[in-house]
Amino acid sequence: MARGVFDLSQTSDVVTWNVMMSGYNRIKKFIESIKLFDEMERKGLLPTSVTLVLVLSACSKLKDLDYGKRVHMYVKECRVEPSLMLENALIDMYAACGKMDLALEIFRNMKTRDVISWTPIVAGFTNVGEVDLARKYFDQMPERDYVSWTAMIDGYIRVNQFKEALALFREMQTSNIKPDEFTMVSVLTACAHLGALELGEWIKTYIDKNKIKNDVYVGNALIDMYFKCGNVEKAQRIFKEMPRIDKFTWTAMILGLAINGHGEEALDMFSEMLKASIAPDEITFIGVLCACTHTGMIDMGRKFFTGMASQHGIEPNVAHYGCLVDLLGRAGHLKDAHEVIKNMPMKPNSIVWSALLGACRVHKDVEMAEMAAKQILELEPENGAVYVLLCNIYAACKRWENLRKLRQLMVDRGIKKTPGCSLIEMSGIVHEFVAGDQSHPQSKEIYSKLDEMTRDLKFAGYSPDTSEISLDVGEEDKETALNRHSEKLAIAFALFSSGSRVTIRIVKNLRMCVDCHRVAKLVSKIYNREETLNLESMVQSSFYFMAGTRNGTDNTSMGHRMKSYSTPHHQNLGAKMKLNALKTSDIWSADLVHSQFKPHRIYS
DNA sequence: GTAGGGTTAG
Repeated sequence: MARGVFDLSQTSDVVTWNVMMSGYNRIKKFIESIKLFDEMERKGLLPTSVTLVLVLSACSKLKDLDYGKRVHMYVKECRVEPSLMLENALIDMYAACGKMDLALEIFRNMKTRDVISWTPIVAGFTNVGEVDLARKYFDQMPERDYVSWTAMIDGYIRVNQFKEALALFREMQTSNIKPDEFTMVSVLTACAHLGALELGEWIKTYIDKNKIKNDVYVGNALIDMYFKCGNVEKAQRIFKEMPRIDKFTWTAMILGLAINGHGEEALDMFSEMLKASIAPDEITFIGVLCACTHTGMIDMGRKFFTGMASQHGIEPNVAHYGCLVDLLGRAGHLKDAHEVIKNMPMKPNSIVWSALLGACRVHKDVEMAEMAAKQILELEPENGAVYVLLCNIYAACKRWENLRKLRQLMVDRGIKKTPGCSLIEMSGIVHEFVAGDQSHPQSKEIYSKLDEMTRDLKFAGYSPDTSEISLDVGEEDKETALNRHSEKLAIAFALFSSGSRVTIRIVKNLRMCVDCHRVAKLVSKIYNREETLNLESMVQSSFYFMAGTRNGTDNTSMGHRMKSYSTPHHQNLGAKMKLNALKTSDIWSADLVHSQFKPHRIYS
């Protein structure tokens, strides 16, 4: 390369400079490209349209708006013929820098547009969080290729609309557009968040069968997907088989092991990462702290926290403080956790306070809970979850008067609670339940299975833990309310509709209640004893959200498997959700490329 | 010699 630069200084052949710049872009040395452009200007060399496209591409990647504008000025002043390619490059540059108004100005004034003019507009809007606008342009596109589809799918993922992302992937399949490795990464990410293991496995097969480039990004996404779906073994297998790994791979491994309750293995991974001379980043430390929290290693966690800055030169950010609060709080060190918040160098955000509030709930500290809740509501007055959590704590501590007042306050302020819902993938169809749900066509069977389950549980010594039911009513009514929780409906549904050796995997949007957690544990236990033959394997790996409890840590570590993600409000489910009924086996049936989906209803 | 999309937490 040095030789190339030397030669360049001798030549005034612009094409040679272009080749050089293109080479820098390809190896992602965008700053070098810009330097070359500077040098050309100094030498008075006249850049061609290609030169400008290349330097704009570099500006776009670097999000260097100022330099991009300078190049744009140059285009205007020197009256370079605005080719389609050059205009596309300008759109891309402005869109990448978040200047959608400027991007659109060029877009609207174009005489002809191709698919590359549209895609940066779509991607640009998703980058600034305007996913609906992005979709508007996406729908208007006269033609779409795999890049445009992937950009839109990825847009949904950025705003946590994973089900919409999968629905769009399904549409892409039916539109005969072949996905590539970029698409696969996006879809796997959505699977990870939804706990959709079946679809994730299908994607893995698809990649293998269609010879899609299995690069390090794909490997990392697979690892993440398997871990988030609770399948530790398969995640580890992918890790072992990857020919090339990077710091994201290590981070995914550390975090994945941590959230599945393998805290010590996670820390072993961290040591190996350091041994391999891969520098950890701030996210890696999230995983490390998470591992300590899940395994109850308080002192270890503190040590890593202080070591971040002193040994690795990474200043803890607000998220790390959140982890530290979580670590101390879960272990019952509420005062220490509070001290951490009081002394942290930046303003605590609602997540930090929520960690403390969650700990107050576990350890039933009403006063501190009230204080934490107040702090959160100052930051986020619309945070309905806080009210609910505080209600739970009042109920658990039998503070009925406080509870009554708080409920009134919720009504007065028009607080809407996010409905808790449980999601379960069964034969490739995603079923969704809310508390007391009777809309499922097999509702009758579900409730009778639920009764049967409760009988079995009681026989095994279970008594419902009604402490978190925030109704000031008789115990019997509380039990009924408990019994209708969405996760129990999902469990009952899973028990009668899946084969005996099938793992039950449930994803929730909110933190699970204490009682449901106990029921989940007991169900696997008693069905294990009574039906060893049929249910053994299910019990071994079932209720993946309980993986953390298998290692001896108890319910303090749960809630972590309950991945929070945004669920569309139930009122809007209808049309959107219908697309979400991905029937994996149907996709599978054809040659794994373009097959038709049967329409399925989603029950909300 | 030429443009667009990708991974990690709470």
